[in-house]
Amino acid sequence: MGTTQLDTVPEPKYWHLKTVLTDALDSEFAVGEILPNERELAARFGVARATLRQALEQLELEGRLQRRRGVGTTVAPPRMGVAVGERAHSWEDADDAAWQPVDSTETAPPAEIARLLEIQPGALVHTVRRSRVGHGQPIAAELLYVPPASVPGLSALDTPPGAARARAILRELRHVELGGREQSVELGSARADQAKALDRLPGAPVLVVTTRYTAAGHTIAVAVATYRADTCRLTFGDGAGVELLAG
Amino acid sequence: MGTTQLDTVPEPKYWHLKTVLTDALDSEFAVGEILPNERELAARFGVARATLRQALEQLELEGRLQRRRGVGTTVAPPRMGVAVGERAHSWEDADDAAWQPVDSTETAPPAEIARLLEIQPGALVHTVRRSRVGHGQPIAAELLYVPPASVPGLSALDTPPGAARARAILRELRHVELGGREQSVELGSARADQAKALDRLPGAPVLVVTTRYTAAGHTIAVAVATYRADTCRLTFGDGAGVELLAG
DNA sequence: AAGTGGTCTAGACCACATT
DNA sequence: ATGTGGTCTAGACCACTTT
Repeated sequence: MGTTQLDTVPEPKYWHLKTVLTDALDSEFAVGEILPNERELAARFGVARATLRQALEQLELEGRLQRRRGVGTTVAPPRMGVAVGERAHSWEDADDAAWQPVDSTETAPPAEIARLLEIQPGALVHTVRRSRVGHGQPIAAELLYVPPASVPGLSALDTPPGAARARAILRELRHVELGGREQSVELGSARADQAKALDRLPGAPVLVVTTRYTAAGHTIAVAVATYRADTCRLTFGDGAGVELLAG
Repeated sequence: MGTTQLDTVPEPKYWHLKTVLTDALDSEFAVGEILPNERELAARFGVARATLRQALEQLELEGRLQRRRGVGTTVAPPRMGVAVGERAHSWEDADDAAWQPVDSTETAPPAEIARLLEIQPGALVHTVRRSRVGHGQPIAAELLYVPPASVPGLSALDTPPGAARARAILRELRHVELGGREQSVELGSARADQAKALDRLPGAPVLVVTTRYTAAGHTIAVAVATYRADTCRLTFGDGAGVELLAG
């Protein structure tokens, strides 16, 4: 008696812990500040380290914390708004610094992509790798699949695979008149190569944006972009006043 | 000697486990099939249950598995495509069965929402709760915030709070001419109430879609919809041929 | 060398659904 | 009553960054 007896439906410890930490982050910590290490936090709250970590994991998933091995846990800034539903997402703004071409190869795309491209499974396509940066941080890694038929002006032999070829392909694509675009967003986890590009550990949560570009009723390219889910909020605008949600 | 010595960069066990399980799911299991329980799987792979669970967690995050307490782990069907960027997402299709009005109250919205609505913090707005169902499963829970000024035709006293009021508000909104819409998508975790509506445990990963509806340059409503991240792929279409990505 | 977060173990008990 | 996944513990060791 005398103890609070409200746990008729006992809340998991890590869940309660998360609430407490959220409040603390709102009131007592500034962005960028370093939290006490996990062992000390666990001791302070009287729980096992694994339990404390379960709470931290959720907070990182929600973009409130950033954890780096060997360094520590810091308070994350609010997520940045990233436009993905605009022409700006396309290759038409190759001049601005949002997307950085990395390299280009000729490969057979995954079966799922081949289906979207309406080509034979196993057929070769240009595969352009691009990376996107924001606030000095890597934001997204993209693979752009372009069937040779979509860039007839490109003479593959002119430029060797690599960044130069990537730029050439994007340049050619700018000559194609876009008909439409459809996109989808789903949750995924970063593969090893993506994780490295995004400066995260493998398995980190990512938002996978698949874009299908069409012209004259045909699919001319498919892009699969993986955005860091912890730091990004994807914005889709009508074109009028995107500032508010873009934060 | 004689053992495979390729772990110069030793892959974490749970990561390797995930790969093995993914392959097994692709080749040896059918959708809906029940996996062996966690204790047996852990024993079979020679790892602790916690390690096995780390792999299962990731697979569930990727939508490959579905775990239900007291029941077991089953192979999940491919994610369903859910249209969110269409007029179909709005109240203009109140006739079809996608969205189900639940109830309606008059509350002060969170500060963030008040900012988007361009109203005073603490001011009361109509708050309509809707739920969305697909394939016989709960898909999303939405809170729609509507300032009284946006529905001048509504006499609040006519209908008591509840489902009837919710329908009345949606009906009134259909009279407003929409100017534009902007949306954002980010990763979140389900609060207790949302989790219940989505038939998941608290903390389950969700895709939070925030929509700001405007008319004549002003914000007339803001919707915050939380979609089950494990079962849904959100689709944004141009209006032409959404079938492919919508899967 | 020291300190951090990441991985892993071998248990225990609890909440929930089914039988 | 049984069996399932969910929570929690108290350790240990590893990978990485910084000093």
